Amino acid sequence: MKRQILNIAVDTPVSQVFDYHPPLDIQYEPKIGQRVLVPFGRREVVGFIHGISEKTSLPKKKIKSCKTIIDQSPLLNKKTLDLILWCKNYYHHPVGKTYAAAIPKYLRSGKNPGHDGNLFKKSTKKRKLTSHQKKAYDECLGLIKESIPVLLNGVTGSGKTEIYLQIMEDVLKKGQQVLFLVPEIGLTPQLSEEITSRFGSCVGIIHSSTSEKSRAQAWVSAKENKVSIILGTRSSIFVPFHSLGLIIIDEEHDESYKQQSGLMYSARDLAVVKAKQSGCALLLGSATPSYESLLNVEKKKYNQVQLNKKVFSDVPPDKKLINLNVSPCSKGLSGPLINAISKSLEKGEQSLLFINRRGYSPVTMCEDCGNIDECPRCESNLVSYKGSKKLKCHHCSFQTTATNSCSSCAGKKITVGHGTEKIEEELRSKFPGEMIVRIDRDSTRSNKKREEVFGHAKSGAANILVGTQMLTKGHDFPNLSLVAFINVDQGLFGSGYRSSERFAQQYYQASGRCGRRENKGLVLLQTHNPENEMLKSLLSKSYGEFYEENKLDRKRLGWPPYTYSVLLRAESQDEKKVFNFLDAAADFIGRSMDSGSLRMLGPIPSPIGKIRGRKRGQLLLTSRSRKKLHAVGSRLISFVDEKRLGIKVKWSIDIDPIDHS
DNA sequence: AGCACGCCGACT
DNA sequence: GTCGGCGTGCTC
Repeated sequence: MKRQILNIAVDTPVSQVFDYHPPLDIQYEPKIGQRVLVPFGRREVVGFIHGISEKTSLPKKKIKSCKTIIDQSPLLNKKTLDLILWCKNYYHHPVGKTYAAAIPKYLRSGKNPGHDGNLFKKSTKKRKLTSHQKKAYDECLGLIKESIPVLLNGVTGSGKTEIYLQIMEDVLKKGQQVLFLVPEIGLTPQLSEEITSRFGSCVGIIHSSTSEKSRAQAWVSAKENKVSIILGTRSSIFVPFHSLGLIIIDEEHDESYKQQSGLMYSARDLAVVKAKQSGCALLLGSATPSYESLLNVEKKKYNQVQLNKKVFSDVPPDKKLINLNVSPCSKGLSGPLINAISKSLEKGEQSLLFINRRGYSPVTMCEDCGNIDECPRCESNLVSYKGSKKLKCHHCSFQTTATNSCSSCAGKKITVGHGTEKIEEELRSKFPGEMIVRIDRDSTRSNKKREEVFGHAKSGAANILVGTQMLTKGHDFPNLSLVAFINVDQGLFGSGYRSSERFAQQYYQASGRCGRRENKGLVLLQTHNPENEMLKSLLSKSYGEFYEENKLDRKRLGWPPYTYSVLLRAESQDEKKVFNFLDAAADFIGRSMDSGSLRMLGPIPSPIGKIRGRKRGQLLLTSRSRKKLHAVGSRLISFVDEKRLGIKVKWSIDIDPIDHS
C-alpha cells in the first residue's frame, strides 16, 4: 500500500501547500487540523495538516516525512478550518500565512499551554430590563433563530449591554458557548468587569496585552468546552469552539475590527461567515451602525431591532452651531464655547471637548520664510509637542527637539493649527484652578496613566475633558452636560468618502453621552460652514435619518457599500519600482477585464506618498459585482506570482479596505 | 518569511 | 587573498 500524502500549510508567503509523508514512527493517526513538525529547507517548522490524499504531483524523491504529529486530537476543528479556508480564498492570502494570522504564536510554535484549573460559576446578578429593553430583548431572541444576523440598533444609553448579557445567559443555559467581540478591550474595562463578575471564571479573555500563553490557554479551553465565553478583540473570531451558539459584535461600526496589515480581514464580516458556517446566532450592536450594515438591513440580509429609548429618560440636549466666521477663535476656542464651559463649571458639571488631532499643533512654520518642518523620512509634516518640546512624525518613529528659530533663515517659528495639547493649554489659561484632563493616545500610553486619566474623568474630579475619538468610545461620564466639537469642518468634510459617516458616528456617540438625568445637556459645533445642509441635518436629525440622507451621495458617487473595492498597494525606496509594479498590474487588469463592470483608479501615489523613506503607490478597483472583483483579484495574484513582479517591491492587496488610502 | 548561495567591493 | 554586502531562488 502506498504511503499517505499530507498537504501541509507552512508559514511562508507562497500559495501552495507542501506534501509530506506521515512520520515513520507514527504517533497518531493523521487528521486534518493537526499540527505537525516538519523538516523545511534546512530548518524544522510547525505546519498544519491542510489536506490528506493518496497522490502527489511531485517526484517521490522530493517528498520528506513529517518528524512528528504534535496533536492527538486536531487543534483546529472543522469550523475553524472552514473559516481559515474561506479567509485564504476571499482575501487572496497565502495558505500558510492565513493559518499563521489566525492562530496564536504560542500554539504555532508547537507548545501546549496546559490548564489553569478552577472552573466554578459565579452567581449571576440579573438586572431588571425596562419595558423597552424587554421588548427589544424579546425581538432579538425571536429573530436570532432566523439564521440571519440581527442588528441591534440602539441609541447611546439604551442599555444594549444588559440585553447582550441576558441573551448570552439564555445561550449558556442551553449548554452552548458565546463569543463576545469588542473593538479594543482597553477601552471597555467596565464591560469585561461586568462579564467576569457575572459569569466568573468560565470566561476567557483575549486582547492585545494578554500574554501569549494565556491566549493559547483561552483557545484550548474554548475548544475543549472548558470555558463558556470568550471575550476578545478581532483575532478571537478564529478561536475553535466546542459548541458555539452565539456571536456578539459590540460597536459593530468600529473600524478596529478590520486588520490593517498582513491578512487584512474584517472580524465583523468574518463573524457573518462563521455564523452561517456553524449555524450559530449573530448579534451585531451599535448606536451608530455602519452604512454597510444598514444597507444589509435594507437588503433583508440582516434583521433589525431598534431601541430608541434611553434607560434613564432624559431631555435631549440643545444643539447649536458656533459660526467661526463671526466668532473668532483663540487657540481653537471661540467666545461662545468659553462661555458655555464657564456656565457648565458654575453648575458643577463636566464639559467634553472633542478634537481629532493629538499633539500641540500639526504644522510648525517659519514666520519669515514660510519654511515648514517636515519629517526627513516621510512626506508628512512634523507634529509639535509643547510639553516634551519635541517635533514628532506620526507615521514613523522620527522625533527631534523643537527649536524656536528656523533652521534655514533663523526666523521665528510659529505653530499653525491646533491639537489636543494646545486646546488643553488654552483651557488652563482660561480656567485656572480647574481640573483639566487630556485623553488621547499620548496621554494614555501606559496602563497606569490610562487608568489615572479615565479615573479622573469618570469620577467627575476632572471638570473639563479634552480628547480625540478615544473619548467617544464607550465611556460613560455621569456628570457630563456639555459636548463641543472643536473642528467640525475637518471631520465632516474631510477627504475620503467615509469622512461624513465617521464624523456622524463620533458626533452621535459623543453627544449621546451628555445630559443624563435632569440636567439638560448642550452640544456645540464650531464651524466655518454654518449654512451647510449636511451639517444642518446632523443637528436636526437622528443618526438613522442622517444616514438616509447621507447615503444618497455615497450611492450617487458609487462608493461602498454601493460598490465593492479592492486596493492594491506597493512600496519601495525606488519610486520607479513602485510604479513599474502598479503599471504592470493595471495593464494586466486593463487587458483582462470586461469593460464596464470594473472601475480602475490609478496607479496613483498614495495620499502619504512616502513613509520611512519608502515611496508608496496604489491602484484602486471598484465594482458592483463582488464576484467579478474577486475573479480579477485571483487572476492578478497569479499574474504577479508567475511573472515574479512582486520581488522588487513590497506589495499587498486589501479586500474591502475601510478607506481608499 | 528564513536561509543559503553567489558574485562584486574594500579591508588585514 | 577573504570578509561581507544584498540580489536571487527555493523550501515538499
